[in-house]
Amino acid sequence: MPNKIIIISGPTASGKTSTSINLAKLFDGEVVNFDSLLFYKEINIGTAKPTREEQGNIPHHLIDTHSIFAPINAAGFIQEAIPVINDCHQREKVVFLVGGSGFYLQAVINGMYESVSSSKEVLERSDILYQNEGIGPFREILKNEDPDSYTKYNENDHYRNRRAVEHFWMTGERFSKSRSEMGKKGQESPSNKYQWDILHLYLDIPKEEHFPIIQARTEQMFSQGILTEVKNLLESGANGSEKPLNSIGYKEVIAYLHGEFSSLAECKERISINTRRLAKSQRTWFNKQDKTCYNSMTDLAAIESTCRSFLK
RNA sequence: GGCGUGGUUCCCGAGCGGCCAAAGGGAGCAGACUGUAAAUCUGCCGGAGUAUUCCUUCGAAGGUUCGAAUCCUUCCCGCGCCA
Repeated sequence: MPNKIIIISGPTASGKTSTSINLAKLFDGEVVNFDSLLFYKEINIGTAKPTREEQGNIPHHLIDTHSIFAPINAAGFIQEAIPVINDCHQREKVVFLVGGSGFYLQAVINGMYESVSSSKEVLERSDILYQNEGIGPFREILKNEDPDSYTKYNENDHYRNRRAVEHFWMTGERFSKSRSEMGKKGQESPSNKYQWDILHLYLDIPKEEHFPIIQARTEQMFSQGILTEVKNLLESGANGSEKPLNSIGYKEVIAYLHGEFSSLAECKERISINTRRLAKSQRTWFNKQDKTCYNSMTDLAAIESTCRSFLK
């Protein structure tokens, strides 16, 4: 059997987890996560991470593999995901790549530009410059050294402007050069390199039906004790600035504990709103991807038969 | 009952004679995205039109004025204090 990968993507709370577990059981598969927050072992309730029982006896990879105190990024994800995927294939398992972080999915499948993570020194230099003088000097550097990036990025997009400058500091090359050379220079995408045969199933639910599901999930987070989870985290060394805690559910609960909401209801409302917005931006991302779309509530049989013919 | 204060576009809220379809924020809609991506950023946001433009709107009804969300009168409603 060639290296089969079934991607299960879709917005948050669209039924990816349960669908993938069912399919993995049916087709002797293993799940590889590409959700940017399920990597972290300390955060469970707010990420709707499947419990051990829910995972059944399906091996789940790249879940609970990292600490919020040492977060990873898309590049780190690729490094870890590829060997895991290859290993599954070696054992003749179907890989179910499951998640909602389109950027991470794109990274494993297509690879990333030639670049490096910023070193501690460069990050420090960048931070100091930014704190003292704002984004101005970064824009100036790009204007002179990397005009393509300068025009491509909005001046308010501090993150991307700084990143392009940091890349330049790290490599002495224009970031836009990496972008335009993507795919050249013998740089091969993982999917080609490892000859993956990919089926992309995109799960979604009509918006009007999705909103109540999101709201119910928010309520569920609280009944499952996200307040306690966050309090415990804050008591055991987290200060709230950790990258994974700046995510939906956690940032609002932290704000609530700091008295920044006038009521718990308001905090919950904020979480639901932010989750809806997340779902929207996930939809926008996946819009342009090649995929087959299904409604996870109603199309189970079709999903199954699509998988079956793909795996034949 | 008296005095005071306020009613602004989906919500909060600025405006207090022309430069007002009305600041700002929220929500909503659309989009971008390559080592933070559940992050970060962009555009639209009364209606019609590609657009100069036109139409409807600032509690209600009248009035003053070349011109009113802004001034006056009455009425309706909210809030505060006194009785």
